Amino acid sequence: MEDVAARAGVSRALVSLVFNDSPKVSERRRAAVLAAAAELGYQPHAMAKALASRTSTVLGVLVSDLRNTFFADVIEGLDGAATQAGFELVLNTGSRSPAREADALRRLLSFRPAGVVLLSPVLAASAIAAAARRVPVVLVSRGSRQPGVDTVNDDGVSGARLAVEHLISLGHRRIAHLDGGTATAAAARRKGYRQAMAAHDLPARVLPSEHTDTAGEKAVRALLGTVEGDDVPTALFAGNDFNAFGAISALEEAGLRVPEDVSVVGYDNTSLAALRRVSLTTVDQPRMEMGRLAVETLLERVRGERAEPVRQLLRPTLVVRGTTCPPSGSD
Amino acid sequence: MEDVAARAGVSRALVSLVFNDSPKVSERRRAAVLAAAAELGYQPHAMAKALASRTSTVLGVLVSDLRNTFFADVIEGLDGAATQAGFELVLNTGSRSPAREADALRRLLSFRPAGVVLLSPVLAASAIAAAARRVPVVLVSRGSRQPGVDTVNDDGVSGARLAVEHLISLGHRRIAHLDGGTATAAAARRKGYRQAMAAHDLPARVLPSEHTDTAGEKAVRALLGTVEGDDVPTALFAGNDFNAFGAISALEEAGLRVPEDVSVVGYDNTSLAALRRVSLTTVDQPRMEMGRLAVETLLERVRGERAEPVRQLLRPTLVVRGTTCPPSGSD
DNA sequence: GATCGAGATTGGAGCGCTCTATTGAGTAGA
DNA sequence: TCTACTCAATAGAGCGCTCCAATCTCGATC
Repeated sequence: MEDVAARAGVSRALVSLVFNDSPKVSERRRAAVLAAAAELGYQPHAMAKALASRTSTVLGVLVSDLRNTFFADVIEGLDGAATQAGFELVLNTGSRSPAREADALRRLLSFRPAGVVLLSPVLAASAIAAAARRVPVVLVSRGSRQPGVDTVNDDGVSGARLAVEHLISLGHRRIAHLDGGTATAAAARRKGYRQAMAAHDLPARVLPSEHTDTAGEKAVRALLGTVEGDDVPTALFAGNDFNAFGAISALEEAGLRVPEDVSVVGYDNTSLAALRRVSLTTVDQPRMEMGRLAVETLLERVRGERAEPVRQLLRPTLVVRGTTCPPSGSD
Repeated sequence: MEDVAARAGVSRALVSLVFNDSPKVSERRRAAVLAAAAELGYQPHAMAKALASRTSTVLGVLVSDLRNTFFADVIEGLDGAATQAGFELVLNTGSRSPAREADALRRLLSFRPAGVVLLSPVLAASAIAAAARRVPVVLVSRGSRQPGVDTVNDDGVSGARLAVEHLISLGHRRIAHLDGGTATAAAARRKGYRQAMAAHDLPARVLPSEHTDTAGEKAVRALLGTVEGDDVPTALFAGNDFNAFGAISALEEAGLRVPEDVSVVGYDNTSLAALRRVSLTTVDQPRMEMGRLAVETLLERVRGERAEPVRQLLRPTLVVRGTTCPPSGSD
């Protein structure tokens, strides 16, 4: 910087002004500085700048599991929004261990980020609160009633309702839900299913299962083993796509056609669902949008535009593909 | 830091030594400093440290497409190795545009990282060379003959050979390859297929296709439409898992059973392949290992242990599942 | 031509830390 | 008791930048 200033025949301070697009720099000097910088290959030092200006262009991101496509998509959204706002992402993984997450968070904070995004952390609530006292924090895919913490979540209740309403509008009446058990997202989806069924005076039927294909198979086999003809549901709302895929396998194995005999809806819109052969009707979470919104929510707080916590609940959308149709016998 | 020093009754320099685990600090002082730091909630400032020590604990990561699970897995590996070595990841995405990637790289470099990892960038070679002049660079999933640049790649040739040798050892003779066309990884896989077939004096048969399920379906339909009975391959080596999945669909549609009539091998070991219903035999790239190795390779250069470029080629492994068996009619 | 004021420019302190050289306190040997 | 060392601790400069207050420049005004 010193050298650039010397070469352009100006002071260091002026170089700083030029690189920060200050309006109070004459065109002549600006050109001279830019030229000198180009010749010398000068590039400002982000860390020195952060230190001197006491501001940070860093956003910390703590992700519990990157290998999950869900988070990868969210981070893509984070990155886009951060880049646009002039921020960089510092990324750390906690490998699903509270202790490692706490350590990762500590290291993140040592960079004095402008804010921190926590993606579905398993971290103790107290640790989150402690972080929130030092820096703005936004939580994705995990609730919180902490005062200094904003949250961004998929509205699983309305997503499930979307799926069930779709089935009902097709004419289905006997619709069962393959439950996700203890999975984080399962409770909301179950609730949405129950709400939708109740709203139409239909009996809810929740079959215990899990968010895997084998569990889906097993649950359907168990179902078919216990019910007879007219009591078999004409539609299934699965806890997620993997579960739906297992369920479809078991149905076909039992000689039932999908969707002619039984319609199936999944949740998550994984790459699996898009496969031509599978062509699964499913609920899509706006993952990148969640990332984008997380950054925007965070920056509002960073810029001091808001102090009260905000709870963002994003509307998922239904992707209708080939595993749903009206029940046989209807119209 | 000033405050901590005062509270512990020592100098600032001593606090610095304590936080850097210097051996030349008496136990008494160390304890005093640590206690004072805990009381005051002091945490060292990573950026100030970097600035003063002229060293960096940052590794820049430029990823072309995070949404691709492949990269997410690699990054997981990067993160693990980086954390272990005491480095943090600064992440940027280029969204497959050379211009945006160049900009992202520039921003990455403004943090004066100790090194940079480029994941399958579409960046111009000259831009990579320019970066390599300023900082150690390692390239993942893209070759380079630049002197200052190390590379880490999956050995697609031996991966393909692994798949084909497996089929041959099962007794297959008529093995066709569903080609990946212009996809980056396709050439190596095609080459490996050809090598393995030639090594056993078997005629190679490359069917043009692409790395998608629909392309796999189409290619198999085309194949079945042109060949008669005895000329139908008993095994297919698909360019990747999606392609294999499409191929399987088309085979079953034509009344051929997998694997009894036709064995199928994929490539990539996606989550799809592990589904119980699919249970695809496929080739697994050591993705996390690639990330880990990328960091280690980078750090060798960072520490100045090596100056000559290194070309890491990782051996993929075969995951045998349910889509391969001996051809009917054999033994 | 002197004065004023607005805009352009600059000096210098300081962000939180490290690092070199130096001082201080013991300790052992003569 | 004195010198020679060693190990522990410190002072102070400086990393690359920003930002405040101070200064300079120059056209407009009287």
